[in-house]
Amino acid sequence: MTLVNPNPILQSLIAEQLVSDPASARGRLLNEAARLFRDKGYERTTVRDLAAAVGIQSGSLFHHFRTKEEILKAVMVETIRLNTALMQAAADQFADGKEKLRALVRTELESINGQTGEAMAVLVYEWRSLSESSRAEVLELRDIYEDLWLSALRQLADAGQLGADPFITRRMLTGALSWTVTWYRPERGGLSLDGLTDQVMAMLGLA
Amino acid sequence: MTLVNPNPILQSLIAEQLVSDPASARGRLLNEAARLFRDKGYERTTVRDLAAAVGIQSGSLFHHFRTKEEILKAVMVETIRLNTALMQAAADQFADGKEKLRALVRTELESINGQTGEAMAVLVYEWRSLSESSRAEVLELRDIYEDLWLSALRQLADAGQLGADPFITRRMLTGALSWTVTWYRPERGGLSLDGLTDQVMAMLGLA
DNA sequence: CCTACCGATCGGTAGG
DNA sequence: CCTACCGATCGGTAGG
Repeated sequence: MTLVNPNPILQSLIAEQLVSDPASARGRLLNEAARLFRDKGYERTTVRDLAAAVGIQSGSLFHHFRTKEEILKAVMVETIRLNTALMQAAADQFADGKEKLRALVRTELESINGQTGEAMAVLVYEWRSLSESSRAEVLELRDIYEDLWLSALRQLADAGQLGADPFITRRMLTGALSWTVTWYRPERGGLSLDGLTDQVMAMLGLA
Repeated sequence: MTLVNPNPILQSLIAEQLVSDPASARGRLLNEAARLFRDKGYERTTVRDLAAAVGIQSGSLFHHFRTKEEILKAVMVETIRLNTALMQAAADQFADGKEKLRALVRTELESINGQTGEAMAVLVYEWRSLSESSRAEVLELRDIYEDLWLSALRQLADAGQLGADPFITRRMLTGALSWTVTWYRPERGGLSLDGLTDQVMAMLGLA
């Protein structure tokens, strides 16, 4: 099951200049940065690592970005823009609260572990590496993203289908889903993304 | 509700030399290190930060530890030893699976957010900062800790009370509970530790 | 536990 | 986008 084809969504975001074209120099750098930040962490990733990943010299990075932290911010901003659009599209496919939540869980799991986005985990784990001034900007975008979750969870709560408070449930899910990046290895066989989504829903008593 | 008084447990671990006396130079350093690693992260914490926190010069640190990473390892080892003992004591108070799980959740939440231990979050979030050779040692201790969880979760699963797979459920809980360190602020009023525990149980359909 | 210091590496710059 | 390089800071050491 693929709920949403990310490509047309990505294309329209690129057209609106909300997300960098992955084929552009900036886009390639941000994608490599996302991968490195996710795998090694922001602090452990050096500007020389970043430059090497796209095949340029470290000094040349600063033609595109003024600071290393600006790269982190750009990764976060573009990641959340893309994922908000993907989540919106996923949720819009369903009216039923349970199905809506399932679509959100599945889409976030895909963003955290998959190729598309690839940096949802960065957004969660590298928050404290972001400067105070950058945080405000990312927080605004994040609120829109979180509202998608909260409205689905509130819908379920109003229908008496949710065991715990919607806000708390979302926070628990943020931790639980992002943590999958440390252990979920679909390529080793075992649980598929749909199977993992089923487990999350079953855990919430929404199987 | 306080399930377990940690003091006698801590005292006996100190007596067995499994955990450093918090009054000793080593113990004070490890406690400060745990706090700094939790708040700023291992990479962002410098040996000068660590030294300043206990009021010595940075060079003097290396009289107690050969490397900075050895400090991280010691924090992790002692934290997991203490918390395994606390979790064991908490679980042993109950025979019923649901009550056992509740005691585990509550104790882990206290370790992550409270004063006792204070470094459970370090164990979760700084894993990749640990050297390959240190990991093996910590992993062995971690397996014992995880077995406490798995036996309680299996007990519930066998009784048909658990929605999802015990292993998956534990992994979800690891992420969900450790993530509370980023948002749970009991001192600002609102949810108590017991209230938060209730929410976790309710989320799992075990209210 | 301190003083004094090290080599390496870091993020970032200047000029082309 | 490269070459050449910087000041600052890092983890860690030597000798007392």
